Amino acid sequence: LDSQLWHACAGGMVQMPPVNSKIFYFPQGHAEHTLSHVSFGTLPRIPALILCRVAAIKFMADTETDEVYAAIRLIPIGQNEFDYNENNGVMESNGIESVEKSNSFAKTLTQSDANNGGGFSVPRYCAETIFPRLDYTADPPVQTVVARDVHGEIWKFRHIYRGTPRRHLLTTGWSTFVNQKKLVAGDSIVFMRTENGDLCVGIRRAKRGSLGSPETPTGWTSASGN
Amino acid sequence: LDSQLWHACAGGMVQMPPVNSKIFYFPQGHAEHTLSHVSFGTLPRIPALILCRVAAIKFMADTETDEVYAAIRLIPIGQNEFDYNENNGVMESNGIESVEKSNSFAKTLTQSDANNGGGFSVPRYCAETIFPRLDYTADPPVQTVVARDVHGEIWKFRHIYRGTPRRHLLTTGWSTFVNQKKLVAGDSIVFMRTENGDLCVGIRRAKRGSLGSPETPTGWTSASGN
DNA sequence: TTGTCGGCCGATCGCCGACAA
DNA sequence: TTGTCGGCGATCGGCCGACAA
Repeated sequence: LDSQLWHACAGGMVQMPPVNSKIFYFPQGHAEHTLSHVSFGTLPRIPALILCRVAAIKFMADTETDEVYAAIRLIPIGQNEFDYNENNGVMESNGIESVEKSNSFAKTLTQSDANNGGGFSVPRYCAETIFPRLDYTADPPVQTVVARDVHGEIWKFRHIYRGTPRRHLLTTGWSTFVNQKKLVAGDSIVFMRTENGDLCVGIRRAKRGSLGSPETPTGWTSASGN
Repeated sequence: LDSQLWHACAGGMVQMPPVNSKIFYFPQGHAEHTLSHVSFGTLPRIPALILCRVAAIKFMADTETDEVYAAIRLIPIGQNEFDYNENNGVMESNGIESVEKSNSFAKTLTQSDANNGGGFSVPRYCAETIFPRLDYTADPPVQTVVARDVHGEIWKFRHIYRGTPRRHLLTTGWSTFVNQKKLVAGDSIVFMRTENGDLCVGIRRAKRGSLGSPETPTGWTSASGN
């Protein structure tokens, strides 16, 4: 999976450390992010944070939901003691590789976008900076937009500029996409154009109800939440 | 799963030994019926047939395909030697519990039945002996037939007697059933009425292409096939 | 600029009897 | 008796501009 598209789908809040950088691994935090219950109760005492080296990162996308995630291989270093004050190469936030300034745009689907009643309202900025240039001399201006998703699958959308006042819309092809991807209002869609001009499409699902509900206890005495 | 409905779906060719009866278990035959390759090569020599007692039988149906199967618990008896001539209680074919004479009917779906174009032609025998009695004084005679499938799920069909010449048909509700169960022409449908008058519906899928194709070798030197 | 609505047109679904095997 | 077909009416999907936030 292309790292640019991965970052576009993950969003700007998600930053990944470079390979070979040093990071702290938080076993408790990791456990809390799994929805299943993980108990450390019977295991020998585990340190709250473990200094590691990032050995490899694989950018992945769930086969069914298209949701992106990363497989990060960590190798523990420095057996247990080290000086917190001395900066011995541990990642600082300002050291994190900034998200590449790629040409991408995300929109949260409105009720009208997700309704099977038809199409998708394309924000002007997205249509003008991400989509292929439209021939406005035609009446109406219309083209077929082709985009590749995280699996490499091709999707085609009819892109038209019409209505009074004029606005950009995706019509034919859109409802098929919504149904196949099982999108609902509140989910987001991401359009991105790569350096060589190809268009990509990704999705970002809204947090569902079960998440954010009562936390599953981990068996740890935790001061702060996530 | 009700044993009557199970037998109706399995068909008359399938006979099950009673619990506590003695049977021969054929490891090779069992292996050949699994579609995956099973190799006995590295294992110690396994006898071709093993005398067993039937400890329990569970009548099951696949959650997705509705196809019926049985889980049979076998306990080996008589360490290895016994007299083939002396009938020491081993099942004979005439000893197999005969299929209960239940009120069931099976029909293989025609192209017209499976087409999304509409309904299902109910053979007269099925409509008159399995379905609830229809009020022929109405014009047209019509009723709603309610049937329970192997999972206990309820299905409703509009049963009408119409056309020239008159025939029994299932209309409304039928295409939903076909789509949900993913039925195609060649699959069979089974209707059965229980002793207390309830109606049940099961399906029997046609052999798909992959089955019956070149056999998967088992590593045994087998004289006869299945 | 863009979210929602009602109108409307065409495609599909599915119920029907006619016919023939 | 029942499988297949063409007809046709109802429903639904989906494209449209109007309008207002």
